[in-house]
This record gives sequence, structure tokens and C-alpha cells, in this order.
Amino acid sequence: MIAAELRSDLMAGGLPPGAELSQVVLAERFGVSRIPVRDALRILAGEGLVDIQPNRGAKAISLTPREVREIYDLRVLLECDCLRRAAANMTPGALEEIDRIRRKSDLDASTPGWAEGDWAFHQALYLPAGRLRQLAMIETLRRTCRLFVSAYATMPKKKPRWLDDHRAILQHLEAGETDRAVAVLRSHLEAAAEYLLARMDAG
Amino acid sequence: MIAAELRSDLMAGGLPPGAELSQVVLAERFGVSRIPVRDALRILAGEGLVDIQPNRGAKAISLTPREVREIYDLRVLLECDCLRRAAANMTPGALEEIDRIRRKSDLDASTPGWAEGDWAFHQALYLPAGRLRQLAMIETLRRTCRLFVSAYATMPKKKPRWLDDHRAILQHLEAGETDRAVAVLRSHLEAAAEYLLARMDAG
DNA sequence: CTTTGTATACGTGTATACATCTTAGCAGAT
DNA sequence: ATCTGCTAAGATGTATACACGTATACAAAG
Repeated sequence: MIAAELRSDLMAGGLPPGAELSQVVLAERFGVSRIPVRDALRILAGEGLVDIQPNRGAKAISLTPREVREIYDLRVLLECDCLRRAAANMTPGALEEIDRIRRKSDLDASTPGWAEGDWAFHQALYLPAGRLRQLAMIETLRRTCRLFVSAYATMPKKKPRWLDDHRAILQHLEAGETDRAVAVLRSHLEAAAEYLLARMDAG
Repeated sequence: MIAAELRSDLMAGGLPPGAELSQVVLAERFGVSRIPVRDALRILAGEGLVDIQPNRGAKAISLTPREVREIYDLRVLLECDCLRRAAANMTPGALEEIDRIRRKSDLDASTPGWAEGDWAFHQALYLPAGRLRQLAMIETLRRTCRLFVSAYATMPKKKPRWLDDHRAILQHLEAGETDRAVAVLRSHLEAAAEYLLARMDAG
């Protein structure tokens, strides 16, 4: 629970990248001893969200533009492959379900919780691939990016572009044109990378 | 240190897949309290080597053939991409260094520590890509496989095939034929997957 | 004989206390 | 004035003790 709480704080931007995460401070804040805090920090370290250095404390991760670029390259690699595999196993029922989730995510596109809907869509999209481990790796990479999206990009106004991309991906899948769907996904991710990198250069 | 020790034990097969890892027995075995053991288990859980279930203890991971297949597919995806990027940045000096490591790994090919040399070669091969995070992900996946190689495959006798592959990859790189080098790497990994899966079906 | 409830034992989760390390601050020498 | 060395404060690492949850064994009811 403490790990989940900390994760939310990191996502929301309450703990900016590079912030020092003192065990005692967090323990007092949550009203528990340091042991559960240590466990939580180790869990988050395993997810790559915090960086623990022996005898020197934990920090919220801080990425260089070069690392952000690498992470998005990895996402392109893993997500495009996952979509391709999912397309091979896609059923009409699954497509219907994904579209339902897409429409629901349209609603809270302007709320602070827009990212949850975005991830729900992509998750549903990749699920038919039957690759749980790959999906977990993708989620980890997405969360790592989220930290920086929250920190640098206040609230994307280019949202419509994203929603259009989602719809386009689905339409191409329904038409059986996997390559086109994958191409849209790739450009979808590249656009997000460019947006974030531009913001990092600015701020 | 305890995490490293446990990792070695898991690799060497002393702790077979699915083995229950009790905090108390491990604490007694290492002559320390349970706290450092908890930390070590969380570290290994972050690396995906052990599975921690709340209030129910930790176990060495146990993979189904389907999951092994997925992991090798991920390795093909990540390692081939990494090699391609490395080939683009490869210098004559780097090739010389890799070949030096390859020749050294030839020597302890029949010893129990053959896997270290194997990994050293691949690591040197991918390093010029300048993708540290991707390299870390690959290492994690390789370690996960290693657990099962140790458990099911006593000592591969097909070693010569692997060493030949290593040499072939280098030769293709020296010739500037990246696609061929990547093709050999892919078949290299596929062969390892087939070998392990066959052993799992048998045992 | 199967099933359900309970009690006991075992293991994990957490709090407190102590040991160790890092680091900031300051005094002194060059 | 800068650098070296020491000292003290704060944080992390670890050990011990206790609280809680889970699982197994046994007993009793259906």
C-alpha cells in the first residue's frame, strides 16, 4: 500500500525527478516505521522508479534526454511487436471490447486521470497477444515516462491527436491492415517522445 | 552481498525453480537477521528471479514452457535490435576487443563458469550500441533463462555450435554484413530456446 | 466418510533500539 | 586564503522483540 501511495505521488509530480526520498521523513509522513518504507522503496526500485544507492539513500529517478530517447525506442520495439502479435489473435469480440474502452477513455481525456484511460486502451489492445511478461515490461517503461510527462508537461493539449490515433489504430485493425495499424502506433509513440523531449529541453 | 550470494545459488541450481525461500532459514544460513534477507529477496524480486507473495513467503520463480518461449522471443527482439544498433557504431578497435573476449571465453567453455564468458561476449558485442538500459533488460532476461538452463540442462554439449556462432557473428560484422550477423544471432537464440524447451518437456 | 470449525504452530509484517556509514561544519596548519 | 583533518549530527543498515496473518492438524457435526 505504501509503495502504491508513493508511486501515485511520483506520478502526480508531487515528488519531482531527483527528489531525495528519506526513509525517516516518509516513515513519519505515513505514520509507520522505516521498515515498510524500506520495502516500498525496494519495490519501486525494482520497477525502476527510484534509484537506491547503498548507504546513501534513495532518489526519484532523473533521466537524461538520451535515456528518454532510449526508453521510447524500447517502447516502439516492444509495443509494435506486441500489437502485431495481438492483431494475429484478434477476434471481433475483442475489437468491440477495445472500442468500448476507447470510448470511455475519451470521456476523461481532459481530466487529471487521462493517463489511466490511455493505458487501459493500450493494455486492452495488447492483451490478445497473450504476452503478460512483455506487457509488464511495457507498463514499467510507460510509468517511467509518466514521471517525466508529469514533471515537464503540464497537461498535453495535443490530446485530440492522441485520441484520433487510437481510433485510427482500431479502424486499421478492423480492416485487417496490421501494418498500417502498427505504423500509426509507431508515429503515436514518436510524437509523444518528441513532445516530451522538446519540453525537457525547454524546462 | 546476500542478494549476490542468493543469485549465485539460484543460478548454480542449488535452489531449483519453485523452491520455497524462507526468511528464517536463509537468515540462519547467512548468520544474519531477517531484515537483510528481506532486502535481498526484494532485490531479486525486482530482477524477476524470485516471486514474493504477501504474507505467504517467497519462491524461486517457476516458468511454464509458454513463458520460456515468450522470454526467448523478447530476447530475440531486444538482442537483435541491440546488435543492429551496435553494428552502426562499431569501430575496428571494438571488434578487436570483442574478439579478444571471444577467444578468452573459448578457454573456459567446458568449465562450470562457461556462462560468464558467454555473457561477457554478448555484452561486449552490444556495448557499442550505447544502450545501457536495454542491456540491463537483456541481462535480466538472460539470467531468468539461466535459472532454467541450470535446472534442466546439465551441461550443454552443443557448446561448439555456440562458439561457432560467436565467431560467425564477428566475421559478418567485420565484413560489414550486419543483416547476416543479426540472422546468425537470431538462429543462435532460437537454437538455445529449442534446446531448453526440449529439455523441459523431457524432465 | 466428508465437511466444518477451532486451536496451535509457524512464518511474515512491523516497531523499536543499536551499530555503522556518510557528510556537513569547523578548527588548525601550510 | 585554501586545504587537511577531526568532530558531530543525521541517515542508513542491522538486530531483536512483538503483532498479525496463514496453514495445518484435530475434533465434532452432518
